Amino acid sequence: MARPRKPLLSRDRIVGAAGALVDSEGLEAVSTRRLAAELGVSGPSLYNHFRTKDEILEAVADAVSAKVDLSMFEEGDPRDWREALHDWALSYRAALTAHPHIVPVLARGPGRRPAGLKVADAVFGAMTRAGWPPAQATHIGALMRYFITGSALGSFARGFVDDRTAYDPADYPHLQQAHLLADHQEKVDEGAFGTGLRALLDGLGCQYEAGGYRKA
Amino acid sequence: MARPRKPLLSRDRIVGAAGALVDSEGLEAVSTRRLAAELGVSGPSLYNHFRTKDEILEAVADAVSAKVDLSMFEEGDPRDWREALHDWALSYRAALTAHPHIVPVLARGPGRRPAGLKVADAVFGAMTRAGWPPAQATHIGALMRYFITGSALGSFARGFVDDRTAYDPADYPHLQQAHLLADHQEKVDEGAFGTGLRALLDGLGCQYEAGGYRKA
DNA sequence: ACCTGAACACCGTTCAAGT
DNA sequence: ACCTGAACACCGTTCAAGT
Repeated sequence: MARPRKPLLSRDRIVGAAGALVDSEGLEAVSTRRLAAELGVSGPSLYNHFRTKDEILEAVADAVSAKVDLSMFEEGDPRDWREALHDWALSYRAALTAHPHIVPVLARGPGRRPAGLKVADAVFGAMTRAGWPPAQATHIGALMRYFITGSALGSFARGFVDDRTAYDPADYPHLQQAHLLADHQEKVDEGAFGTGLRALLDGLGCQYEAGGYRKA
Repeated sequence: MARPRKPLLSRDRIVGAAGALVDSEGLEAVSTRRLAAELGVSGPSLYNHFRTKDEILEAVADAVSAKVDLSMFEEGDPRDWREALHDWALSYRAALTAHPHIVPVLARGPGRRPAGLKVADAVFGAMTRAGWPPAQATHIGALMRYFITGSALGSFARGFVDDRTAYDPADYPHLQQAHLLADHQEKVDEGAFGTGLRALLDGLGCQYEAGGYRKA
């Protein structure tokens, strides 16, 4: 075939196919050969559009970050910082749980991914505008990311095996219901996320008032 | 060589070498061939002691979990649940940051790893004894894990590239100091962890009191 | 510029063969 | 029981060759 008159591939087509493959079969299913086959092309062709396989996965991750709602952090938005953080966290978590297999890539940090940086920028900007000192605003961006990516990465409930015999009462006296966790996984993880988010925001509220911070 | 009179390998030796390799060169450096070479043995030999490479990594992860201090959750310990949770979180985080490369494996959940299950058991037992209803105790175990593994996995500061030109002021007006984050990485991550942990515990304290819970 | 097949240096795992 | 080498079916990436 050699070079076609119209390019067979584009960065967007590659990212789209890679994302679909990640979603349907997981990160380990993505090999350059497999992905190329999915696109009707031979393996090395991908290297005309991306320098490495990792760059492709970074682009898939960034596409997920781009879906996070940031409107609550805009200058004119009426929500106060607590409410904005709350709504953003829900949107962020929803984006991640819709594409759980790419979360390990996202959890590495924003790196050079534009949408990842946009998120960090929006949070930091909104927190400083709300009166938080820069160091505290940085901490808030970090700790919210810890909590959100941590919750999306290690679904707590899915982390327990669905097998009664794994939990010997002599060894784990308090885990005798653990094998049931996998069943109502979603409810447990959502409940824990909600409880944690509320605690986090309540606690930050205390620190905000104790510090005497207020809107500039 | 064939079968030696004294076994060349043992599960412990394999786990030790794998852990050392993970710590020094990262997860991707661990291949069965490379690990076997490190042990002076041929690749397939490992399969006499572990069923898969993943089982070896699970064992490495469990060795790290085993280092987490759980004494604060023992029945006789004088610490109240808030203080116990606090001290445990610090010990957990210290164990993870000492072996950052294995965290992605740990973050998948306890699975069948004995030390991982011991941790979950201890937290759940202590929270129910403190008066939390079972569902809430489960949530607390989950959300603490989200926060702790999230913080160890995606070092926030290391997540930003150390390159001024990556942060165009037009795109990211609030990230003009971001390239400095990598420098005082440890301080930022520790600060954010401390801020988040305090907020989490303060917030949980509010919920505890609002719920009217108390020690059985 | 953009695709191809061949090639390089790897993988995890299985298995028959050795003692 | 516990090690070996050979083999299978894969990897990511490079590169010369084609148009």
